[in-house]
Amino acid sequence: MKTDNRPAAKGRPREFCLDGALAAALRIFWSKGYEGASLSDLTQAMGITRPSLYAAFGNKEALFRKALDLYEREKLAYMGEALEAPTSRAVAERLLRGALEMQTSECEPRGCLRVISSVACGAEAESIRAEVIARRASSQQALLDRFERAKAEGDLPAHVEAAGLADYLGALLQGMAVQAGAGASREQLETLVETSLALWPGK
Amino acid sequence: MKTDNRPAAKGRPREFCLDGALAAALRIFWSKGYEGASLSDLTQAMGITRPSLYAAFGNKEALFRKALDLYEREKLAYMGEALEAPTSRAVAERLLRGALEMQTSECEPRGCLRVISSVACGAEAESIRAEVIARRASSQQALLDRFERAKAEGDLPAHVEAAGLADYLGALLQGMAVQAGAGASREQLETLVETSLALWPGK
DNA sequence: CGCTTTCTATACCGGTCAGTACGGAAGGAA
DNA sequence: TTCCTTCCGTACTGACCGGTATAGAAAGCG
Repeated sequence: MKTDNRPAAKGRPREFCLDGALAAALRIFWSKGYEGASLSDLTQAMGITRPSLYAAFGNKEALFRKALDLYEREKLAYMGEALEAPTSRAVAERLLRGALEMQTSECEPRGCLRVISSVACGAEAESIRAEVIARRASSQQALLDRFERAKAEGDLPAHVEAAGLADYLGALLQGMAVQAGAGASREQLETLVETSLALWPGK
Repeated sequence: MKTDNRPAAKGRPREFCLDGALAAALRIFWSKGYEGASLSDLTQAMGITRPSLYAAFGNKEALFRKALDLYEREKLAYMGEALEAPTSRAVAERLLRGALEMQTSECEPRGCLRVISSVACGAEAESIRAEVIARRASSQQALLDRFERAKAEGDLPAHVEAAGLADYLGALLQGMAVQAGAGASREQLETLVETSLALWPGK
C-alpha cells in the first residue's frame, strides 16, 4: 500500500474530490442498491462525467466495493466498538441502539447497504452479492466469538447457546434494517429495540 | 369473479397450463426478484413465448402480482392459521416454525418473496415495492390485532406491549428470511427459532 | 370445405444499460 | 514557450431491456 497522495502529479490535476465523489456514490448505492443504481444516477450525484468515474474508480463494481469499504468504515464503526462492551447484554444494547441511530438518521438513506445488497438480484450482481454475504459472515463470526467468550465467563444463562444467540441477534438487526428500509417510523424502531432488550436473557 | 374455466372457448385453445406457467414464473421472481427476473428468464422457465405471456397475463407487472397472489395463497397460508393459535406464544411458535419449514424446503428458492421485493430497487419497480410493503403492513396489522387481544386476555406479561412485540416478531421473521436467502443452513435457522422461542415472554 | 377466432412464432421497436474512443483543454516541467 | 501528461466532455458501441406488429398455424362452427 503506497500512499495515495501523489506528492507531485505529472499532468493536469483532478478537478473533483475523490472522497466526496465516493461519498455521493455510497448514498446512491445505499438508496437504490447495486443494480438499481445506474451509471447515470451515479455520475449525476457525484458531479463527474462517465470517463472520469472510470479513470478514478475502475468500473461500477470496483466503485461499489470502495463505497462498501467506506460504508463499513464510517457507518458500521459502532459494531466493532459494541463488541468491546463488558457484558453480552451491553453488546446487544450497543448494537441495537447503534443500528437504530444509524438507520433513522436524517439526511441518509434508510436500511442497511449490506442487507440491500445481499438479497436476490440479477446475474451481473452475483459476485457483489457473494462478497457482501462473506463480509457479513465475518462480522457475524466476531459476534459469535464475543458471545462464546460471554458464555465461558458465565455471562449467559445456562439454557442459552452462544451460536443461537448470535444468529438471533443478527436476524433481529437485519429485520430492523428491512423495516427501516420499508419506511418504519423512528418510534416503531425504538419500541422494537426496547422490546428486544426487555426480552434479552440475563440481567 | 366469473369462473375462469371458459366452458366453450371459441378459437384455438391455449397450449399451455396457466397455473403451471404461473408457478414457474413465481419460482423465477422468488429467486431473482422483480427486476432481476427478465422476460427471457420468465418465458424460458414458463415454456412459453413472449406474446403468449402478454396475452395470458397482461405484462410483467401484472404477472408479478398474480405470482404474488399465488405465493401468499400457497406459501404464506401458515400465517393465517398461526393467528388462530390459542396463546400468543403458540402464535409465535407457529409463525417461526412455519417460516422455518417454508424457507428450508428443498426444491424451492430460499428467502421470502415479500422481503426480496421490498428492498431498494430501480425506479421501474417502485410501484411493486409499494404494493408489497402495503401487503406486508396488512399482515403485520393482523398480528398486532392478535397480540392486542392476547394482552387484553392477560396472555402477555405486564411489561410487554403488543405493538412492540408484533414489530419484534416481524423483524425476527424478516431477518430469518434474509439469512435463509443468504444461504444459512437449516441447522442455523433451527437454532435461531429455538433461541427465539426460549426468549419469548410468558409461559 | 370455408370462415372466424384465438393461439403461437419470428422479428422487430425505441430506450437504457455498462463501458469506451477520441479530441480538446488544462496544468506542471523543462 | 514548448512539450507532455492527465483530465474532461461528447458521442458512440454492442447488448439487453420490456413490449409489440405481423403473419402463419390450429381448432370450433356452419
